[in-house]
Amino acid sequence: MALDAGNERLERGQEEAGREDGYQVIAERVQRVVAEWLAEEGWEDVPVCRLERPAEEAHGDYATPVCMQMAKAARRSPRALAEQLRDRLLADAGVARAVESIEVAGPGFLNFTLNRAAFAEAMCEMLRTGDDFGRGVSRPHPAVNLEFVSVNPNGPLHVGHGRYAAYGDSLQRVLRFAGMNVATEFYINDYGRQMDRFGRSVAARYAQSFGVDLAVPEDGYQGEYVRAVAAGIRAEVGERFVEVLRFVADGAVGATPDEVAAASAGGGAEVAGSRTPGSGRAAPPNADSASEALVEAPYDEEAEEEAEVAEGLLGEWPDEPAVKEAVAFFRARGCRAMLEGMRAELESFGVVFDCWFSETSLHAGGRLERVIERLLEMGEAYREGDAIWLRTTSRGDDKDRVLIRSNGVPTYFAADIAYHEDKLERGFGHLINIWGADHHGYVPRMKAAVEILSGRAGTLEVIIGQLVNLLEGGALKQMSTRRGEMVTLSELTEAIGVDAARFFLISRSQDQTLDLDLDLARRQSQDNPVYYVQYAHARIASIIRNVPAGTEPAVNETGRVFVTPYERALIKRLESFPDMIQDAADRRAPHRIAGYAQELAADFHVFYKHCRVIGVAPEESASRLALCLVTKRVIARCLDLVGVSAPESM
RNA sequence: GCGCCUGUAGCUCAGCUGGAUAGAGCAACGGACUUCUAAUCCGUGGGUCGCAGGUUCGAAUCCUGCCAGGCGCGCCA
Repeated sequence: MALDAGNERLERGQEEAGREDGYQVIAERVQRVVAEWLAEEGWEDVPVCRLERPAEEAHGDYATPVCMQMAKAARRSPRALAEQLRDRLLADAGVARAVESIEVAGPGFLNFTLNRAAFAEAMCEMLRTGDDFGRGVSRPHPAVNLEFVSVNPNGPLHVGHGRYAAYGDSLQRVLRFAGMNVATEFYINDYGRQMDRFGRSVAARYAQSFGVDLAVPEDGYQGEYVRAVAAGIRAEVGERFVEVLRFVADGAVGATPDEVAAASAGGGAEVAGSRTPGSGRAAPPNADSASEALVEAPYDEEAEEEAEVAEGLLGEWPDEPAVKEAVAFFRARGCRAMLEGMRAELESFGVVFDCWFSETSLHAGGRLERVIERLLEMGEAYREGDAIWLRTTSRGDDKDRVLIRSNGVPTYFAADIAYHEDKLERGFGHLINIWGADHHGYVPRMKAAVEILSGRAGTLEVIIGQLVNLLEGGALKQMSTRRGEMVTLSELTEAIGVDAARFFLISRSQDQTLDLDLDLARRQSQDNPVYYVQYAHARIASIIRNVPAGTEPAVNETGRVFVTPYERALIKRLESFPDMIQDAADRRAPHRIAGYAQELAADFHVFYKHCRVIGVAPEESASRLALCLVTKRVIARCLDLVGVSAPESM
């Protein structure tokens, strides 16, 4: 995990959610009995007793290693302690009622085997809870803002962005299901030199479509998609900007050799300065405030058109008011077009943001000046030379960071501070940002800034996701938005489908770099484990369709049900679902849900092979139908949490 | 040089806030469809968990050092 050390964890959402299933009851009873015993004997330094679910079936349904941990304090052998603890536990009515046997095993483990009634009871409970099974209980906690994807709107989304979209969206779903109040946010990096270059690139393509010989700037965006953007604008405004751009084209032709050389040297050096492929900066979400506003108007177009960056807007183009106006226009329209494309693409990918927040709006609204003024008044920012700095070293950063450059232009960092101040003022008490690994050097200063703004450490949590490598024929290929070299998210989803793509992207820990070979993915898409899980769901749906009228899911706790190991294995897996959810939420690890879903599907397929639901004794049929029903709900829930559909038939 | 992430089966990866004989999928090989969907199931082979120390009753997991790969260390974004 790449969660920051020292990050303040949100309170566990559901520890005492009042669960009545076997695990919870036994775990609590065992803990109590052990605690009493320890107090009686005066043994100290014994860790809290944990009840585990052994991987090995021979080790029972639950197990605890606590006797080995007690051995030192007790100065007795673990097995002797285990014998004694077993007797104490069997004397406890709550434990005795649910347990078939308790055995001392191995070096001193205590293994619990549940009786039939306990399984039936667990099943009843899960059936009764319905669709809410596994849902965490909401308890007081700060509103959480989850920011992810957050890219420059100057190119299509590529698979790297897709990975962050899949991860962030799934995390959001998991956190909500675990009981937290979460809002998602997309920070639009629509300000700065990259966007200026993009604006000129769109303008050039527009001019070219009229036969004007105006090249896309060397430091601009060469991708074919820019032509489409330009065509869209042409359809809207016709010839309105042709003359201005023809003027630019003629001017460029007339440039002196020195000017051309200087321009291309500058352009070449900036390649590394553009946002690295695969990077994603995430922004925090918003509780229940209106979030559609920015979807309607992703940013203030007027402000955007007026936002002239002193340097860079025009590049080597002539500095004339009409040219400036044109570039600002193309930048704004191009940005809007890209954003609309992204929003649509993300939506078809199953990712919908609560809020789209424009960086430009921070500059236009005076928000940035205000926060810097505030920081100066607080004494956290200071002037040195012609620049203004933030004292981030007071909160763990390596060096202080510039907010306003000597030339008066604010840094990206300054805008980000204003943005995070805005999130805090909107009422979010906990901010989670998902960033690409190429931004991890930015973490300390941002955490320092948020600590200064919020007055406490731990308000900002940054999750670093590793990058996606693009492979072609086994060889690594560098992605570049500027050069238009990438595998786009839509290429991936067209090749293998949304479900397979999301499952593929979410199945790996975000801590792991991901190699993607599109040809390989296409060839192997039929092997995608997502179909294995979905097939289990469809099979259950089929059973339910075929059940004769009159058969209802029911569990007779005293009856002869769940006698096969296949049923028991399935029940145990289902019973562990709430703990798995809590774990996935706590550790920000939605990939665990994909893994769990596969295990659950496997348990079901085995059950299916050995246990008939239809055509057996009524009581057995009813109990197995109940088992199917709960399994179906949990599979559907898992699939939903990773953003994948749960088909009724395949 | 410093910091973060990673190194587990032929391949892709789980497991990492310490537990029992290290798992899954794919690939290879051999079986199972007159029964609720064979996109399934059953079986076989496959490992110095990068290396070396340390802590512990117990280490893939924690600590230290080393090796290898990725990313980062701007008055860039």
